[in-house]
Amino acid sequence: MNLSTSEENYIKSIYHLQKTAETVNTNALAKELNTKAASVTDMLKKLKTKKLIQYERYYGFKLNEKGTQTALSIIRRHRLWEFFLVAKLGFDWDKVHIIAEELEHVSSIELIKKLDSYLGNPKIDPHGDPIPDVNGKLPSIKQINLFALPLNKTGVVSSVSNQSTQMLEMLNHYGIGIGSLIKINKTFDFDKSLEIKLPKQPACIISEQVAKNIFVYHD
Amino acid sequence: MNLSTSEENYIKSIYHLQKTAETVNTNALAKELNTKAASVTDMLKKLKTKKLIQYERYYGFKLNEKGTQTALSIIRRHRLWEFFLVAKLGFDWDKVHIIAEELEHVSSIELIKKLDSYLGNPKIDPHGDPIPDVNGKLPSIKQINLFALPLNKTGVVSSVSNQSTQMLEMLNHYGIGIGSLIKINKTFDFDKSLEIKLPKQPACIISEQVAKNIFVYHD
DNA sequence: TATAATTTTTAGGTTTGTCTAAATTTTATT
DNA sequence: AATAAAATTTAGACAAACCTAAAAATTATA
Repeated sequence: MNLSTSEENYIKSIYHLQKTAETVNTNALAKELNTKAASVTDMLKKLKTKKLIQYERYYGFKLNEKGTQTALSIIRRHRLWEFFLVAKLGFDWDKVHIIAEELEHVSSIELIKKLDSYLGNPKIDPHGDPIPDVNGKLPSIKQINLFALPLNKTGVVSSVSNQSTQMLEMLNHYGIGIGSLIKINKTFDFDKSLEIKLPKQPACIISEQVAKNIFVYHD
Repeated sequence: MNLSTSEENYIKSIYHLQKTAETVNTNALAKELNTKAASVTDMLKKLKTKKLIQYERYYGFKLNEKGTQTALSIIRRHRLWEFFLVAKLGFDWDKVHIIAEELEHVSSIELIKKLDSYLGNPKIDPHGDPIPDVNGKLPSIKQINLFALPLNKTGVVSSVSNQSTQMLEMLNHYGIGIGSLIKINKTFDFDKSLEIKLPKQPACIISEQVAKNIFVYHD
């Protein structure tokens, strides 16, 4: 099925709105897409004829199976590109969303397949969101406190609860960012500090306080 | 200046047609873009009001300075993406054009800047075409026969004149492809064969016949 | 439950980029 | 130079995606 950029954006937005509401309404979608309710109605009719949504005049709508799979494949493309922009091109993770919004509409299947394996089949994007696999399945990944990561198990930094400048400056100093691979070498019972290790960097020690602000994914 | 995908495609096609003809005509452009002459005329009016072309009703048209710079920046994006697809994602060089046609319209300047430096500021794309720099200047690179490459000077494989399966199979065996770095260690006067060296590979010997089919860039 | 408020849809228009068919203009030919 | 051929442009339409304003349906409230 060949979809326009606009159709893809509608599908994606419906998917996101559905996460918090069983059925979506026209005004909410219009707001999400920075457009008007009338435009939404027009598009809903089109998406219905393309059998991507379930839609009853005046009674909300939702993605059907086909629509959901379509949404997941768009989200997959978006998140893989975000990962690429941060991991390979060195963008800050908070600057990549807009660019990925454009890249996600490039439709070659082969491209995404090769990009995925080039990036090492990542499971999590730079914002800490899971990347759907080729079959549209979301990986089930548990997010835990770095402090709770078992010794010598590798975790992927997913988020940082304290976003103060001081904290970010410190993380920057240690080379820790979203997506960083992190391992605990040793714990010190005396003050509960941790010796951690990141790839291509010397081991370093962080306090319990810092560790508790860092969240990681591990499987 | 923010241009639509369609406008960018027109600019790019005019640029390419101008390489072989001083002034371009409507039918040729229509053919190049797989569209109709009437559509071309419509777009020419628009490009004229945007001051990208010089255009006189019934008397052909051509890019002005602004239009030429615009074309070069689109071509720069296209060729950088082609380089990326081949060098990083492992696409065959003859499969990347269509995908790059889509990627080239993603407009972030920062993206192209970072992509360029990530790729190592390449000067030549996988088809052997020069990549315009940030200022729209085409690098001046001479393409010569591998047979004419001076001893111990490194050349970059730019094209292969004989595209037979047998030839490609042989090049593949030697690990020679578009973009390969190649150096001549020694020439044998007896049969004019050459001992060549590629990075990370043992030296090998190729015949005069093979060498004359390979073209390289060197500065 | 009747009426008010809200939500959604319809009706009719706009812009971009395309098209066909007809009308112009230029170029080629006799 | 007149006419035929070719190229180009105009005129008028169409589809996609958007808009405003008005109408219709649903939901909330007095």
